[in-house]
Amino acid sequence: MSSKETINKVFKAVSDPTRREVFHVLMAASAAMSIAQITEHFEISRQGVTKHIKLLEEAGLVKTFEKGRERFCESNPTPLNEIRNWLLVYDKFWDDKIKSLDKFLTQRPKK
Amino acid sequence: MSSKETINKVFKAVSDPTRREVFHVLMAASAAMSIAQITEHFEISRQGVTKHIKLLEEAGLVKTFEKGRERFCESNPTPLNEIRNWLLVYDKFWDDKIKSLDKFLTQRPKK
DNA sequence: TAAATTAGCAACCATATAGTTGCTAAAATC
DNA sequence: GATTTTAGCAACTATATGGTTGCTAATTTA
Repeated sequence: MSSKETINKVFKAVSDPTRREVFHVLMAASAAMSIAQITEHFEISRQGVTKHIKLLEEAGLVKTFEKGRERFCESNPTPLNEIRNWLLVYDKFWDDKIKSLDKFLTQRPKK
Repeated sequence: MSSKETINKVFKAVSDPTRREVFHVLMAASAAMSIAQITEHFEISRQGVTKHIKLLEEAGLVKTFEKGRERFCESNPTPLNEIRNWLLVYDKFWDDKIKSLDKFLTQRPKK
């Protein structure tokens, strides 16, 4: 599940400002929203929104279901953990550097 | 400093897998690396690497300095905080949903 | 001083991206 | 049953992206 492809898709999904805003609108919404409802929040066309939804969906950040002629979209923040984990690696690097500095300082002969 | 432009650049810098790897190599390095040294780690041309460095630099994730005919690159993880802060917003959303669920459950008349 | 190394600049290429418009199909409403 | 609404599909456009090659300039090294 958490493959190299997945993380690429999540980063890609989130790299576009409009797409981040679409995601935000869905996160802030109290219920699932149709494509038309989402489009109301933006200046771009419905087709434009649909394309963004598709990319977000591929990253797993949005789930959709059909109901009659409408398609409803819900946000799913779980894949953001891919990004969190990616960041963690660099926290670790940071810690290691602090530690090795600390080691260096404490093991230095006193005076 | 922490403008809308900045966060766009950081997300963009980090959205490409090769660029994430360049950043990673620099983070893992114990000293600053020249363009040629970085290129050794990749299958792409020096010019390709230079382009990636430029984007990383614009995002502030890489700092460079010249020394003779060489240019040295160092990673700077600080702008990653832009991403951390962006993620925090959705932790908050998450918390709020848990809280309102909790509120709903505890305020429900007992039996 | 001549040769080799390091890197910048510019032009180019193929593909991806963000967006559009036009048309069609299926539900919902009148 | 006719009309409106909602959305998908396809084609198109402009620009950005990731990559290349060729050439030039500057610094090192021999």
